[in-house]
Amino acid sequence: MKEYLYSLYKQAAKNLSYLNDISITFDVPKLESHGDLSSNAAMLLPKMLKRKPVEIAGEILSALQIDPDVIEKTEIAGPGFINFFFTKKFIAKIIMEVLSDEKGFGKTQKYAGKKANVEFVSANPTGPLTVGHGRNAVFGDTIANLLEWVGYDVDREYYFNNAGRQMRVLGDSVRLRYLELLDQKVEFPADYYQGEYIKEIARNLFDEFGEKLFDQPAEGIFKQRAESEIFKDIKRSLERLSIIHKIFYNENSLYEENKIKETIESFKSKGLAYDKDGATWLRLTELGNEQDKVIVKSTGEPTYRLPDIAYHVTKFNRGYDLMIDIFGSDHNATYPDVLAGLRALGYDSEKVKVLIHQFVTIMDGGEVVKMSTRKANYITLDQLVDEVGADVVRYFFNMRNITTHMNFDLYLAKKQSDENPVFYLQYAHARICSILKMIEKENLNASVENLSLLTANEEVQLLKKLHQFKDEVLLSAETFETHRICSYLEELAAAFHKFYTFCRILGTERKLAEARVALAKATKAVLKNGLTILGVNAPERM
RNA sequence: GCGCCCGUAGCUCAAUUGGAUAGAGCAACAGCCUUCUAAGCUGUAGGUUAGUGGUUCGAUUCCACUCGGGCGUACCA
Repeated sequence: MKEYLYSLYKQAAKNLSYLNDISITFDVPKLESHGDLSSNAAMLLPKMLKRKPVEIAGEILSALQIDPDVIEKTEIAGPGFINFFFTKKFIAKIIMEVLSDEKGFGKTQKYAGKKANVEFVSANPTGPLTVGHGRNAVFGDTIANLLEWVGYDVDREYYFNNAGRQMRVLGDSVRLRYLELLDQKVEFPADYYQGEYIKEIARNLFDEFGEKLFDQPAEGIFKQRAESEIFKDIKRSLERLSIIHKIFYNENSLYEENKIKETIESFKSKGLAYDKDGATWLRLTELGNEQDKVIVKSTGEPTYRLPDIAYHVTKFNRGYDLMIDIFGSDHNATYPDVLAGLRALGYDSEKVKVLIHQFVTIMDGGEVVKMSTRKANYITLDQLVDEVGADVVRYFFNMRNITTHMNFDLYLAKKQSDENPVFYLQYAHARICSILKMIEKENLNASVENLSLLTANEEVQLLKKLHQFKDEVLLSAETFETHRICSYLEELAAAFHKFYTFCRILGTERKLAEARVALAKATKAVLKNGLTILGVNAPERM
């Protein structure tokens, strides 16, 4: 529908040059009585043209060469909206478009040829993924899906660091647990990793090596084994949610490939780094940030900022047109420094999009569950998937804007799992599958020969929803908002359920019945595509 | 103190990025299956969009301040 209007406006702009001075948009009005699409163009122009909006609207409208087979009615309404009412005949044609390419319907080529990198999860392998990581993981993977749907070639990437203090403590935690198994008296520090999984790793080492490791350092086999076992678990947890990273980028390789040094040298040669109190500082005040920050500590060890900058430089050098970083809100103070650093090195930081999601507050029966990986007080992502299933987890984390401070009540999630909106969508899909099986038995087919018979209100409403899918996908991808897809699918499913309640297939005249089957089939395809973007299954039966 | 995020129906959240009368799902109440999936549909009730100002044709959306909550504010990541 929008494409048609755009072409009309483009044509009209040849005579009305002021149409080129504003960005033309069409919105679906909230009220049906305001038409199928609405343009506010005339209200954007009064100042420039020094004329009344309603008058401008009239001029625009009369310049549009409208095909009465497509648009049956137009009006100028309210303060200057131009409203368009499409013919039912035109609206019904969407079915042909959907059925001609069921799996591809909704995809666009707008960003074809562009490369994107989505970096997400990126938790260091110090323990199992928690529910908090779940939001990051699901959102990141879904953003990657969305970008693919609008044409990007996407790499999913996981950045981690197995070199720092965190990992040393991890290795030593395992070592101490191992020594406990040898009946050694050990003081297990309170700020070490308390989780049961540490004991399991120690137990595995004991089973394999017996007492041979008693004088091994923490940084050797203890750390290595901890890292590899925990990473295995992390990958398995992600796979349960159908999340697979293509690239695991280890911070270590930045040192091995001399990227850290190169980055410092670049800053120094630009006069943006200086030494003070034995440390190296980055002149961030010169780059528009609040204060200078240390990039190399007096111990000679870089702070996270330096490798983060060097890491992003590698992304630029790897040729990405769009780089997405997904962080929890606890990292919100770090990225301005990194972006400023990149700008200083001559990179276009606009290509880096940092998406910050707020924390998930876990509740259990109304009580807040406080979480900490080190204290081993957390609910793991695995536990959550065990409790409610992968589909519910994926849907739940996708259905809310990432800016919301989301509450997740485990008690309610378990209790109300049947009433979760994801089942509403899956049910609609399963219901259609069942219809399609049924019509086979009745010797009916999906037919697009008589789509103009689809004129009942419930049919038209559903058809209009199908029209919106492509726009929703594009908008969701461009705004990096997955929850729009959920809202859209809930509306689509509702429109279908209404249609199916009022419009029967059996016992209806054959031509109409077959047109309705085609409508159901098209709806099924769009539901399936939407769920695919979200990474949620579309079951054939429930 | 300062920075980022948030505050919308009893609860969980939307609102086409500044649009017309703020919408869904739960929860509550009242209805709808002897034929196609009732995990569904129909209806009722529920609001000073935290508050006060401002910007303009028009504000839940933008700006300022106030109140309340989350996360940060390191030579931790």
